[in-house]
Amino acid sequence: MTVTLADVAARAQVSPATVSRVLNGNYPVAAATRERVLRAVDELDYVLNGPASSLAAATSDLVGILVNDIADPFFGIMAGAVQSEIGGPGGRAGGERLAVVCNTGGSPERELTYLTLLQRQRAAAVVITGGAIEDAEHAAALNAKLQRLTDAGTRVVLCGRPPAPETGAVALSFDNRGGGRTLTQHLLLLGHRTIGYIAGPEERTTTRHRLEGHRDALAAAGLPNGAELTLHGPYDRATGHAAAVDLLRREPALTAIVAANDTVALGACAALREAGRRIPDDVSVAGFDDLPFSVDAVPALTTVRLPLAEAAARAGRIAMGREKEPSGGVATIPGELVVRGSTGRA
Amino acid sequence: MTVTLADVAARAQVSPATVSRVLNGNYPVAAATRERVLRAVDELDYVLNGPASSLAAATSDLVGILVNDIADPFFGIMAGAVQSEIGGPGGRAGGERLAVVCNTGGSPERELTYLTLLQRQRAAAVVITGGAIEDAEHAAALNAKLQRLTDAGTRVVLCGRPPAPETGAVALSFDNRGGGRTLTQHLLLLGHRTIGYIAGPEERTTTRHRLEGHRDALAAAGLPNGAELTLHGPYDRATGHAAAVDLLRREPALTAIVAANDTVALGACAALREAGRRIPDDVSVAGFDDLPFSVDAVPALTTVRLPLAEAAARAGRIAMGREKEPSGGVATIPGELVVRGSTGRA
DNA sequence: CCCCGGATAGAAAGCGCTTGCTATGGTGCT
DNA sequence: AGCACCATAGCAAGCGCTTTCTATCCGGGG
Repeated sequence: MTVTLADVAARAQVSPATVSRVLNGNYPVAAATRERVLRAVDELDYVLNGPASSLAAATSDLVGILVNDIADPFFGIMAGAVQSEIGGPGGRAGGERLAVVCNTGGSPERELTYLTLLQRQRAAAVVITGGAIEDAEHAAALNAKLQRLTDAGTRVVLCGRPPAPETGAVALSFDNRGGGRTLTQHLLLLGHRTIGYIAGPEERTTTRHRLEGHRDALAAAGLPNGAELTLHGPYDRATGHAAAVDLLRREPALTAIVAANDTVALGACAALREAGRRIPDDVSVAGFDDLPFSVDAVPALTTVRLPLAEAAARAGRIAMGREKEPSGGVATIPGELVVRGSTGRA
Repeated sequence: MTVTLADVAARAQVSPATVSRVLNGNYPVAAATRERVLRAVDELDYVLNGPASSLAAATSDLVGILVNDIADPFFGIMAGAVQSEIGGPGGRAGGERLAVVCNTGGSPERELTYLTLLQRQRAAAVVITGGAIEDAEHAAALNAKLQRLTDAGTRVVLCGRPPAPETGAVALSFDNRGGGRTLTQHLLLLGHRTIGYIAGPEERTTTRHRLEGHRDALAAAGLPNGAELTLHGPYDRATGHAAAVDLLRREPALTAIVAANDTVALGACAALREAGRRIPDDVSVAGFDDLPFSVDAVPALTTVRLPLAEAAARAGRIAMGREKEPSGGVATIPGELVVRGSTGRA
């Protein structure tokens, strides 16, 4: 029915072994023979059987990319960058690899399940993006899984997530804490003293680090940590909108709002506008990440730029073994304060 | 080294066949035996070898999703919706499937290469999103490939792309032409007569259909087709910005701009603002797609909403055989005009 | 009391490919 | 000429799993 290696071999009058070697190109084959084989492949429209090949060779060309939400540009950008580096079609690298983008929805269970699925497929490498969940039990299970993956020869790179010590996984972390601190310092410098903070989902490292940075800055200025002006929620526009409304109710005198990320900040801006507050004249707003649409917001959003594409590309190269891993297997990538129109003097 | 089925069998004191049956659950196994097997699986931390399994069973649980640009929310939303339906971890369906999101970058070659890769993996199904390229040669090659995939039992669903007749692929198309017509009609109704049009990349069905809709509306109103006020470019903000600048130079008196999609529209808005034109007082702007950020733009964007998530979810269900395909294998999904603040009277 | 059939479990034959080892010619040296 | 050696090509043994066919054990009906 379907064409197999043996069919090609028969047609080219060589042994299956030779066909395999032509296709894999890792063994000397006379030019004339190669020619003949390739012609046969073409004539028969032969397509290699991936599973059979992976089974025999005990490796596969699948690379997993775990993201929290593929519909969120934050992850989309990273996924795209990883993929462009792993040498899929059109990538700059050699062999053709298939990127498997897995949407965990931020759920720890799915994260684990996907890793098992990738382990099952004997994935060549795995890149995990996004912050980790701060739950000891899950962390232990995850680390055990990472350990098993690296033991089995799968390269694991964490991108935008804290290191997982002793697991053999390389980590490229964003300096969320430093970014958060810088951002709030900027606001303090503008004279703001009553600052609302819309944090991300609880129990996530990213959320905690950004919030800690915020409080570091507050503390350094001798201000209270503003816990009563801190709200939590998912990284979406609705959260920003609802939280801003709430914040305004709790503290009508606030002059600035820091959001967990740009999407949330935009939601907050909408709520402020609806409440009749001008930005930044009445209330300053700041985001985080510098997603592509942030520069086009009105007013343009002050934020902390994270080099998502660069970091993810680097993660991809490390996963492919095309770039040496950072010393200690861990690197911290700084964010950069980008001041635009959404923040002004208090 | 690694644990195999045979190891589990030995430990559970049964044959490998029995273990396989317990794991696949498609053959009666006594409860006590199953128990014993599952315990052994657990104790040994056994993970099925995917390639071996796929080889023996001649099927795999991979599902391919082809997108033009994973960093673009338009595709991210569709990819996420498909994935949630194919029954990956957390999905509502049964067996665990791995979604493979492939980034073609809009390149025909990569599209073909990815399809070959998926064919190689014996993918269970493939969902292809985004418009097609209008090149006879490529179309022929693509159709041949689709044909081969469906012949091999891979279900193929096109989502947001015109049908590929005779290939066995199901198509869920967006009514881009109708949407484009409605949008321009709206502008005409507001009294606009000089309308700039920033179209998508040339040679793509989506671009052509939206543009045709625009011209349909113009023609119906007895107006010239405005070819000299039509510019082409990729679906990104830079295109919108540059094109708007250009349009303003060519025709300072224009009162409206229709953009190929919302991202482009936002870029155009930025350019207009920089040029000192107020929206919509001086110039009205309209987009297409109704991406999540469009409602938060200032002013909020008038656009044509495409039910991306719904359509993609349906495509996913059809790909999984959980929903019957539309009659004739083709369905057209309408867009919906959403009037917001960015358009007003001329 | 024996035979038949349902319910389980096992044996074994692949699935299509890779790769270590072996076989076979030529080549270049001595 | 004779021999050692490369360069190629083929053989054949798996890789770990699925699945068909067969074997076994039981209980019940004749």
